[in-house]
Amino acid sequence: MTRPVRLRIAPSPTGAIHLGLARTALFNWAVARRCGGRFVLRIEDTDRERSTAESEAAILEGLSWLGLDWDEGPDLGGPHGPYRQSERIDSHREAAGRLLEAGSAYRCFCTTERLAKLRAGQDARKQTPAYDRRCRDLDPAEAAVRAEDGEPFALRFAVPPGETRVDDLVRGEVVFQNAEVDDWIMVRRDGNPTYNFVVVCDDVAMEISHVVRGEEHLVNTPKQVQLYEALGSEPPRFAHLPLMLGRDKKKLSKRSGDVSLGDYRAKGYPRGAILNFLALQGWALDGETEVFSLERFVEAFRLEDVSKGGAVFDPDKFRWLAGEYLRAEPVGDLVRHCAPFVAGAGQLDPTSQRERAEWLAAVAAGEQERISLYSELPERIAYLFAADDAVVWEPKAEKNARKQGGAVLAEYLDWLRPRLSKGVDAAILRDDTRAWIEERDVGFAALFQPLRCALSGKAGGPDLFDVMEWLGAEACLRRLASGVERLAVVREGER
RNA sequence: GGCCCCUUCGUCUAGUCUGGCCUAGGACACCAGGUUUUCAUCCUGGCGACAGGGGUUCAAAUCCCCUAGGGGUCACCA
Repeated sequence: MTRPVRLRIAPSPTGAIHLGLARTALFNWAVARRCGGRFVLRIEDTDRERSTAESEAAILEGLSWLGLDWDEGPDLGGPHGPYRQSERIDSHREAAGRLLEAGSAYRCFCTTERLAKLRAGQDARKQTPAYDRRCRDLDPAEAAVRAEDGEPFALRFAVPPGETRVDDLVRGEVVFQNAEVDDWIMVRRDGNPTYNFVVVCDDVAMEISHVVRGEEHLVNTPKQVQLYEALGSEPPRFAHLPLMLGRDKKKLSKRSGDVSLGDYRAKGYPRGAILNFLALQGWALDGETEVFSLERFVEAFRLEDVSKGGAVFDPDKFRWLAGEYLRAEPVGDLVRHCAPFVAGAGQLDPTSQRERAEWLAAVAAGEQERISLYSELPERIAYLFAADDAVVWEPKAEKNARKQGGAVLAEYLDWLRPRLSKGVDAAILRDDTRAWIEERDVGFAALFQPLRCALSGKAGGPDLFDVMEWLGAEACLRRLASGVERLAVVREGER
């Protein structure tokens, strides 16, 4: 029996978007899009203490930014609303009542103290902690009376005997002995339902056909499958994704470094690179192609092809991929993406960026192959904005320059001065300088290393004549003059 | 500890279902060359893995069993 393909992402609004959540969202979204199904966003805010509206807003914003658009959600509405779990409490109560009626659930009057004691005893005997089912055999009528009288109770699921099979799209069939499953709590004594209960209620109500989530949920699955059966609903297809791991091979967490989507956005990782990298965590296109578009991913993605083993997060590869995307961008896009960082560094405010758009585009294009993240541009081009006497000479650049000495640079400056009276034309200057070097037979390095150091303080960078054009004649001459001076002075340590 | 999952280069992975084309492929990182005015990009090459042990078979990374290791999970959190 086939039913409409419907997938969902169900984040709890208790913090920033974790990379794991982003990948889960991506995989769910991809299946929905590939199959022409629907992608649903549901906010799992049953933990009233930790859930915040800001976090919810941030999650919607983050997913939109990634381009993982949903068809139904708290902001859009839809035929299966509401899409905020806290607003579905009535339907949860109704389901709980039905289960109680049917005998699939029972009232548990055990006090927290008794449970704690029970647990302590089990711990002492090195047994697996589990509820001893004391209230399971209470007469329902009697239990109803006690409840009526105001005695507090929680609602537990009565786990049936036998075994539960989970047919997982990634892992194949996994069998659990029901005897190993605890009579878990569905509704707390304060009346609030728990995760394992509501997630199933809502997935049933929203007609979710595929549940794709992290492997940490695999052990919850038998409970949920049993609940589907008690509710008289067909369970969805499950797919448990391999965990994303930190260097320590443990579940990726804040301890492992930057794990939130926002961290990487803030560092200027291109959107496409983030999606591409996430797709590579547990999946490969053809084993050869590493860089591919979202469209290509959707076209090729199949849950059956997801690998089973955990994936250790590799920041180096992520950064490399970011560079691939950044370098492939048209300059216009590059400038647009770098703009906030350029403004943030106090180099050019938005107005100036508009006024000097052409100049900025040339500069950005000049550095494109040297940066991997948008945030790296400002540092690379800081020398263009620095006061002439505030250009910092990097150690390596100065070392190179000093090795060549300042004599050639001094001669070049004299030759150059009259030629810059009408400004800098990179193309002409480049040819003329080459001729000058050949004529004098001094070698490229003898001029270029001191020259680059004097102009930018850097050991590497874009074409020097482009740099001169960006800097302008005045600044060039001033920097060369002070460079000659500085190179003439032998430093203490070098004597 | 119980239960469950997993195990191919340091890392991400292809190959495993449907044994032979695998003297195990690609990528990141690393190393060495080349191109370049420099740095970077780019190009070429190198390093480097089937966790171990038993079977089955003419043939096993691929099938079966055992062992070891890693991870997840054991809440009136989600």
